[in-house]
Amino acid sequence: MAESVRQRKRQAAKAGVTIKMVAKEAGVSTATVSRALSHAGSVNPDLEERVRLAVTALGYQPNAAARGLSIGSLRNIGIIMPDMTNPYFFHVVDQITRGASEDGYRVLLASSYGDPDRELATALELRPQVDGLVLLSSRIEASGLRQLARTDTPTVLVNRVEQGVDLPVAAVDNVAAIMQLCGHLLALGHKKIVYLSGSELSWQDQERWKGVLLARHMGLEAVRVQAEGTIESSYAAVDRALESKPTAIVAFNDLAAVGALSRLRDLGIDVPGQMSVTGFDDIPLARHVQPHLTTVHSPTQQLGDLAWSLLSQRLSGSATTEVRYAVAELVLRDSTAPAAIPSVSIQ
Amino acid sequence: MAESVRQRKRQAAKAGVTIKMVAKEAGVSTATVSRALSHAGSVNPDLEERVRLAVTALGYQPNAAARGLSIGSLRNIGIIMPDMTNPYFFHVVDQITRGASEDGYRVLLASSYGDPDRELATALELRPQVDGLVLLSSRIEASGLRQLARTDTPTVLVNRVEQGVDLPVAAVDNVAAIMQLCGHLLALGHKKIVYLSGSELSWQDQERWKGVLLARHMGLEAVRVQAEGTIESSYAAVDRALESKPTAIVAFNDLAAVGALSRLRDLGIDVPGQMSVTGFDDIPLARHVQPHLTTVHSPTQQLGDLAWSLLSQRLSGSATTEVRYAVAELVLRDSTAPAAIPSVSIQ
DNA sequence: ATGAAAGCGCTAACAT
DNA sequence: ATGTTAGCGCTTTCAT
Repeated sequence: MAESVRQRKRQAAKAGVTIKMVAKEAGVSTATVSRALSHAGSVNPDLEERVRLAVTALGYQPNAAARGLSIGSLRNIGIIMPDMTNPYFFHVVDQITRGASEDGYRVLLASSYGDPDRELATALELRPQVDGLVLLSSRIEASGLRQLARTDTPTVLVNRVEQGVDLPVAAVDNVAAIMQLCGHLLALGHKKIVYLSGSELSWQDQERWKGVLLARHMGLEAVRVQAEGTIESSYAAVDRALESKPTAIVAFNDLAAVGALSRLRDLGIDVPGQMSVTGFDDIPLARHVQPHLTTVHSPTQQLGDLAWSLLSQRLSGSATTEVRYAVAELVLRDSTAPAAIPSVSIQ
Repeated sequence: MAESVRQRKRQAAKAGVTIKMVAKEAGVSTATVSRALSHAGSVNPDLEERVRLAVTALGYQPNAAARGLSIGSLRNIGIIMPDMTNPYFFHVVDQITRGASEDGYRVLLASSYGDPDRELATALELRPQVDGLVLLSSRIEASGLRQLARTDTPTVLVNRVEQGVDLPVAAVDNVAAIMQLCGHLLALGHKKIVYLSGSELSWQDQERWKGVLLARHMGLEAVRVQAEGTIESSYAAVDRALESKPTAIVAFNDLAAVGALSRLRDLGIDVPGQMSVTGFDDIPLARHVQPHLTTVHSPTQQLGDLAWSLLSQRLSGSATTEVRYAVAELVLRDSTAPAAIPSVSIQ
């Protein structure tokens, strides 16, 4: 009994103003209301006005589900990110959202919390309610990506390029950027660095490490120390990094660099006097930490625009699978300097 | 012609596997498929298995729009935030999202870009496709809020309490927190401070300034200097702040404090030796800037949980309009110290 | 230019 | 326990 009452209530609550009521109020057919509202077909100015009046009088708002069912699209896109706490992603999300809403799409946001399987599951789940999907720094394994590529849901990758996966991507050239960074360090006389990594599941981490490895051919000795690309994990990893007595630390991203900076300060190690530190991303904060961070500018805005334009294309039927690169450039600031003669030790 | 072809294509593209096809494949009725899938009503284990098989064989995924139309809900909630670049908001969004997805809701995200009118418009637009709405640090004026309260869309406010508005809210007690902060400063001998503000449209800014004004009664001289609660705007506002020769700067939030710290450093003013600085929010970064920031811990996780539980309640029919406060507490770190004897000047 | 009506794919009575 | 069927609210032919 209480059950049935609640049920009836819910039903009632959601029974809003329908197009039928507007039609009646305006003394026209539902077809005319629909046409008047969507500016499709032509409708007599008089009637159009009457419809407008009825709409405002009744406070009519079209039912999204009904419209979606009828036209075969909810006009939503989904964005999946690995981590909701990194400002970098949000700048990209922000930019994609601007593009999407200009074109009349809403954004469904989900996080995979760094778990590849969960990410794939989320992508699959989201499919029925979105027209398109953008995956930020996806960690889904290649086979999963291929599976997604086979579905009819337009999907674009941001900062992940995978051989043999038929998906458009917007990315930054991590390898080239890191090599530039290493070149800069070499020029300053650094011979031994440690790469303070991000998550091993991250494509960007693999690429950046690849860049470091290539720089080895240029005479740079490099050790990889594992962290997670967060302030805290990097803070904690610094002590391990120091064990190999580097003169510079190349951090996976700016957040990692901030963590490293913080730990080095606590240890009384001067940056850049005794140790150089670099970041990646160039988040707004980078120029305001002390010392101002030498980093790579990864253009979130451009990346977001690229992602949206790629998705737009797909949405309108074109099936390009291009990889578009945004230009990342070195930003030299104060956290790098000539290598200290003897490397420091905390022991 | 090209038009009609495209049209037909679109139609075809979206025509996925329907429940009807599954029913046929499994040799049962659509009702049985529906029941088997939703675990409602009882269905013979054999048939259930056959349905499962058919579903995987065909790769069936229910059409969200059709389901939404039928049950009267798309099971989406909307979150509107003023600014996509402040990590603080995203921690709250993250937490709300966890709660929502546990209960089977997806999250539609939108930004008002700080514009109150746009925010109201967005809220209204979102209504037809969401079951509920949460407004983060809403800047909608009171009348607009009242308008939203009258609609049948459950709505909760985070960090905004407005007299006479019938909406549940989850908030932090800004006034009390700021007064504590001022008490701390007074105890350190500070007599003259400047409040480096956030946007005047922000309720939180008004509250925090209110707190500062109350502290005046405790003998604290305070001047308000306008900024926007961002690193850059606060960086730029510091010079104006110094004109009134304060011994401490109370910044609207941590980002503002970081901007202030950065400018002070550039000016060669030592913090906390010559100038104390405080923030608000306690974002992860706060403990890692130099000097470690004295701030107010505003518990994003608790706030997010509160918001979701408030919305859940509303979603399930209850109509409470409670204001739930999350506890904000002072975090004393290294950016505050006893007042410098003479106030500094940059001239 | 306008209206009548047939779906869109699903759920939930209602029968059986 | 299972099937039949009537909607849900909108768009879009198809007639007129």
